[in-house]
Amino acid sequence: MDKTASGLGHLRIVLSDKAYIGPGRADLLEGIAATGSISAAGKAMGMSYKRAWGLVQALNEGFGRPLVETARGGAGQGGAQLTALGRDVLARYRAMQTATEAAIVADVTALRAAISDISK
Amino acid sequence: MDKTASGLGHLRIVLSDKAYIGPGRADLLEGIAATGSISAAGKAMGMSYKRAWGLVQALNEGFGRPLVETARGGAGQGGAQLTALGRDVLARYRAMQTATEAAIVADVTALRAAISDISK
DNA sequence: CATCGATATGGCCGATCGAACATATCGGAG
DNA sequence: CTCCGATATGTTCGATCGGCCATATCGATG
Repeated sequence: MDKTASGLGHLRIVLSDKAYIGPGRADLLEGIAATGSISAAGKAMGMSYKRAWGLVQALNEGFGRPLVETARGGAGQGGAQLTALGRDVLARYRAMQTATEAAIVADVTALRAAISDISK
Repeated sequence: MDKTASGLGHLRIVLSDKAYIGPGRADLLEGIAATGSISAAGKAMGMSYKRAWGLVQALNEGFGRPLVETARGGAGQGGAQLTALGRDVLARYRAMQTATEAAIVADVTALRAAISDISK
């Protein structure tokens, strides 16, 4: 139920000086894809709409091309959805996250064992 | 010349609620091992001694056992060095970093290509 | 043209963070 | 018993961050 902190590491992928994606941003993108709304996705993650909106801005501006498309008013009273690029970034991030955890699980387990003696 | 930001992602390994290690802490540990001093290592990384010292504290307290041993006064006028655990944590972190980069390089390259069209 | 829900922004505030400055302390050497 | 270099801490200041509250705007629909 807690995708980002499944126990191992936090992975932040840096594409350029300004473009990067980490656990929080990935979860937000996923939430937007699932709910079709920035505010709903933010609320589901326990963050204010303003913060969620700010993250979306940072994502769109950082990547130079929108990962999230927004709409105001209209039939559905506005909303937000991922662009093709947004879906691609999210999917690749999840894939990298999975690959990373597989690559580090042995060392993490060993380190946890090494420090567990004392906290027994 | 820039180990942490070789281009790919930032990896933070979470061992427990309080114990974790990321690129900055790893570099600091490496610097301490190389210089034998918290202040020298911090200065080399462009951070104040107080910040470096605070990171060492967080590391030692977070892991429940010291990763860095310090000494004041004496012949060498004090200094600091890694404990066996500290060396182990650093070595494993570097190994995980290498494994992670190998695991994500293909996706990172693909993503960079996907967003480079616009920033041309 | 009034309505409604979500986007879009601004302002205020308390918390946190790191830089900078200031000491205090240790402990072997001279 | 002074000196020196590095550890050990406290204080203050400015910047940033996120939360909270308020407000403005959009635009199809009824």
